[in-house]
Amino acid sequence: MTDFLAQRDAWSTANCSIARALDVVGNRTALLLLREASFGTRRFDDFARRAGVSEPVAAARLKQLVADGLLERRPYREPGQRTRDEYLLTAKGRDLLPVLAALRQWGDAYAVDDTGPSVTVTHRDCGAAVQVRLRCDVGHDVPPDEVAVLPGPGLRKA
Amino acid sequence: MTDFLAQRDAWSTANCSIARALDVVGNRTALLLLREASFGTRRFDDFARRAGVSEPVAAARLKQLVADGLLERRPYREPGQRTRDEYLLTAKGRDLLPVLAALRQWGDAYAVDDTGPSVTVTHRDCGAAVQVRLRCDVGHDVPPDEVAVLPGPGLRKA
DNA sequence: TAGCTGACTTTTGTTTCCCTAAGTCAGAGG
DNA sequence: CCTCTGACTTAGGGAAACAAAAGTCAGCTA
Repeated sequence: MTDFLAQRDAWSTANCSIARALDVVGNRTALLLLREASFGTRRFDDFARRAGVSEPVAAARLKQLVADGLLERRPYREPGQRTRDEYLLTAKGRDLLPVLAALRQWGDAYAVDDTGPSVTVTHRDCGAAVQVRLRCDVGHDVPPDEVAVLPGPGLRKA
Repeated sequence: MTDFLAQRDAWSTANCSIARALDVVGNRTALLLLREASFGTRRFDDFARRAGVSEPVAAARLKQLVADGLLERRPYREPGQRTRDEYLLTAKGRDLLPVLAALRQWGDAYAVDDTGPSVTVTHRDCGAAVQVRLRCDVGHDVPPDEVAVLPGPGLRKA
């Protein structure tokens, strides 16, 4: 284990968490729908219009997000309306929000136009801006170049 | 501004940082190549083989990542070899690592098989596990349900 | 009971992504 | 000068993702 990364070819990525996560949210629409879910959207046509995708795609992706356990489909009823289904984030779906936050942070820094970002994200309790950070369990802030990659229990040999 | 999110239909996502970020890394291959870059891969055929993509796709995506400024192409020379080009992460590319870290964290929790994750990520200086966290500028840890979304300077009306 | 509306589905066609297989090409090594 | 190797490119094709337009359908509302 002298230099794990130098032996990159000795281990495979068959069980890679990143690749597995991308199997679920590796397409644009899934993440845009989750963005809208995090904004509080719950109804079908709102998802489609606000995420900017066509209805067939919205229907297919929402169905898959429910199947993957990121959204839960639940009947609800507004006063004077008939019963409908709404889509709500599950815990599993909420745990993807750091991915959205990281994408937003990068987009804020590198990909918005001159006017700046269209939304800002703050801490509800104190109003301060929210950032995505890497932190170790001891409590240190970890800059990207201080991360070490080590073999995990599920490592497969090439 | 009573309830910004309740008026979701009043603002558009034309300038959305998430959507813009997805224009750059919204495909599976780009993120897998960045994963390999973060593992230290620098040569063309290593990228293709380790990311598990075909050579034509690796060539096209690497070219685009260079054009987008996430990777830098630089000549280098190994002893006894001829001059070649290597691909190195730029600062702009390194700033995407939190996205990969967030995906890995989610995959570790929800998408690996029984044996556990294939790699673990630790703080080089202290050895403790690294986590992705949301934190406000005041210093609070921010759970996903305590984030507030507010209008930003670049907001466009619908 | 007739119509309306929200939530989809169906159809058709385009674009993007990715593959395999087979080139090309430049520059050391022999 | 010839060959080998690493780094691509070209050609051909399949699958997935997406869009627009036009249904379908269930259950209030009138």
